[in-house]
Amino acid sequence: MALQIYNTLTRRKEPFVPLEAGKVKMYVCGVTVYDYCHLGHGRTYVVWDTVRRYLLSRGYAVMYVQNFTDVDDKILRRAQQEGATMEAVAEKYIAAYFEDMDRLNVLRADSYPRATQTMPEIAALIDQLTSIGYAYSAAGDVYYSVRRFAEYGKLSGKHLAELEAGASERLQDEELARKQDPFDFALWKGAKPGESAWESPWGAGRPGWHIECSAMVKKSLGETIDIHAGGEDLQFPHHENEIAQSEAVTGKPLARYWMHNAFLNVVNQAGTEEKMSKSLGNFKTLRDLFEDFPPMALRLFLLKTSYRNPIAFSLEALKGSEQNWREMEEVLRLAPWLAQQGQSVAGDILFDPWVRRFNEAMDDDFNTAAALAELIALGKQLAGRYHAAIHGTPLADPVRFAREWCTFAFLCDILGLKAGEPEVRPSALPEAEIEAQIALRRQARAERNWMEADRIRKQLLDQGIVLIDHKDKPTTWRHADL
RNA sequence: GGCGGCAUAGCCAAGCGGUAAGGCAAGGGUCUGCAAAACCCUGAUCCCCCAGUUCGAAUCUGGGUGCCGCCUCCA
Repeated sequence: MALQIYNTLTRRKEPFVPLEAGKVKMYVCGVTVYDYCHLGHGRTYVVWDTVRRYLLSRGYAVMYVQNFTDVDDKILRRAQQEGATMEAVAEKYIAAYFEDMDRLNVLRADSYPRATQTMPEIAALIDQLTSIGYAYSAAGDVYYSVRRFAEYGKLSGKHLAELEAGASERLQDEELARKQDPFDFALWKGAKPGESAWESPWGAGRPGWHIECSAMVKKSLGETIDIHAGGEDLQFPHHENEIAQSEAVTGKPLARYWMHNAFLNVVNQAGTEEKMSKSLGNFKTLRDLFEDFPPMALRLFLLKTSYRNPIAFSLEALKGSEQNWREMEEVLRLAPWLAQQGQSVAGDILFDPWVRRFNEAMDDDFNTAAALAELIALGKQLAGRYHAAIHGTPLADPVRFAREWCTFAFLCDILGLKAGEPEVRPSALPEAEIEAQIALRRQARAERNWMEADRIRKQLLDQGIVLIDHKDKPTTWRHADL
């Protein structure tokens, strides 16, 4: 079975066929940089990063572009609050974005276009839309004439006639007076006094939100791309408007596959779920979470649910993922031990059955939850055999173990799960010293001096050395963080 | 009001017509001087409710109920 992708446009899973064989052009709507990212943002970018990684693993050359919206009302407001320029605010949160996403092991995009760096292309697009009659200017603003685009609503399944009722409630906007139709949206907003502004044929101002993506996609990837992705909230109006803008000009589909990830929800005090968002004030920033959880435990948590299902955030669930991750990381860190056993840690991987089952799960619209079940099972098996080995039962088939380990590491990498450096490598005691302490403790135990024996054990533990007693052989030890 | 989605054990979650994966937590056990670690065992007679289709449904249809998202900035 080949890769199937759920396409929002058709509301079906479809076989994935890229425009050009072997190549994938992928565009993901990025963040508006006015604040730190929370776990919900983390979910989005971990999901699309994983999609990208999987496509890469299947041999596609993936061009991955993700924008930063660095011109926006919220950034403007934040700049005023902080007494900074809009540019400074944007720079600050772009840097923070990279820090956070690096820790989640999200690969860097091939390019990160920004609105401020795409002004000529944005202006050109608006100009084209105006000249073909899909846009009109009004008092310094430029609006898109939604009713001109016959297919408007095809992505979100919304119909203008039905939207009208809701729109009537927010009519008291001066902007509305300038619109020929309440559903028209701004392509260009005339600047108010004191705002950052760019010159344009329509006067000083800044682009509307939707137009930047149309311009960036076209500039960086072309008129039709393979995958256009983002959070499900962007489906309407953002992506709908992108389609209207781009397709009106090119007459070609903007994207072949539209993909949207579901939200991360939080259980509120009333006991019901609501999305994690800044406006609701119920968010956990990634950097706060990193204080309490390994980043990879968060990544694992985010991938344990398939991307189109909502995640209910809870500490309990997160701790469960942390447990899973601890074991997986222990296994991933086995490379030195394997080398010590004389086994290759860069050897062949086993395609059957692990990779096959993993791929089957991922081929089904990137079902990371099912894929992870395989991976966790494999990890558990390896951990079990490793534990038996260090407890005295030698590996039955070291070569096979090594190959399965390589398989495990390979699959973890596809999901972007990476073992960190052991955090606390306590002042490594010389082995001779450890052995001496063990000998002292053995003596104490022989004398049934349990207090002394326990004291020595505790003392070694404080230095990061864990003792493992055995029934019929001498006590062994290992590093606590392994 | 319109559109879309979800409802599976204490928690998370897969399942897409053939008789309930997996994980976390919990309980019991083995081992131990005691620990730690590890290992073993135990779990839904049932998948929100009610009808229906079918030899057979958690999976399909219809009707309920509950919850979520979008329709306004939002990942």
